Amino acid sequence: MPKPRKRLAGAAGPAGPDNKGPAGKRTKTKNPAGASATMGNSSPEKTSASKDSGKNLSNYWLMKSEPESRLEKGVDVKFSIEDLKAQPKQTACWDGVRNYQARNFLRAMKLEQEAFFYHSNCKEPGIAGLVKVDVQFVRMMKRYITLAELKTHYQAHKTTGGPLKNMALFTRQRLSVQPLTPEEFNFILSLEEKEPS
DNA sequence: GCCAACGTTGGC
DNA sequence: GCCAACGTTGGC
Repeated sequence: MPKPRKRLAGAAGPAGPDNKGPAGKRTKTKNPAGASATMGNSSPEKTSASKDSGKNLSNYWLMKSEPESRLEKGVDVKFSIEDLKAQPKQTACWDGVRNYQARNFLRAMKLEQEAFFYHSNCKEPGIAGLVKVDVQFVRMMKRYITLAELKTHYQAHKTTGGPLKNMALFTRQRLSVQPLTPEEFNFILSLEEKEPS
């Protein structure tokens, strides 16, 4: 549960030193071994282009946020896609992500890239809409794509070799900001047109 | 609300 | 640098 901090007043800048917020306890970070080590791994290392010309890690992402109220150190972490829509410019800074890997992914995101906005830790978890990366609202999904439905496909794909066979939502359970392959992204978009299965 | 999974911390 | 204790995430 990364939480977006709604401070927007003109502050376009990507989250400055703002971590005292809700998520805040991060005083000691030592680390890194894992952090940088993991970065490159999920992508087939484009040998040449590792600069940001664009084809770094991934062009598609999934970001989790909690749509239901929950207090964490006295602060409500609720931030649904409706809350995002209600922001000025329908845009919010995304900070409060503590996990190293998730933070690295966040840094790797480029402005115009698209991400699914996923509702977690709630009655009916699932993908609610599309955003692009600052994070700005793009549109609602044509229908809510539930975790249960995604899981059904994931399980089938594990045996058939379908597009969701390695989806991070299931294989990297607690990662709140995660990359999607184009195949995963497109497959999930295609579900919008179908009956919920 | 429960609790499994898993990341993080810190003693040794 | 191992690993047990602890804290967090997030489905159910």
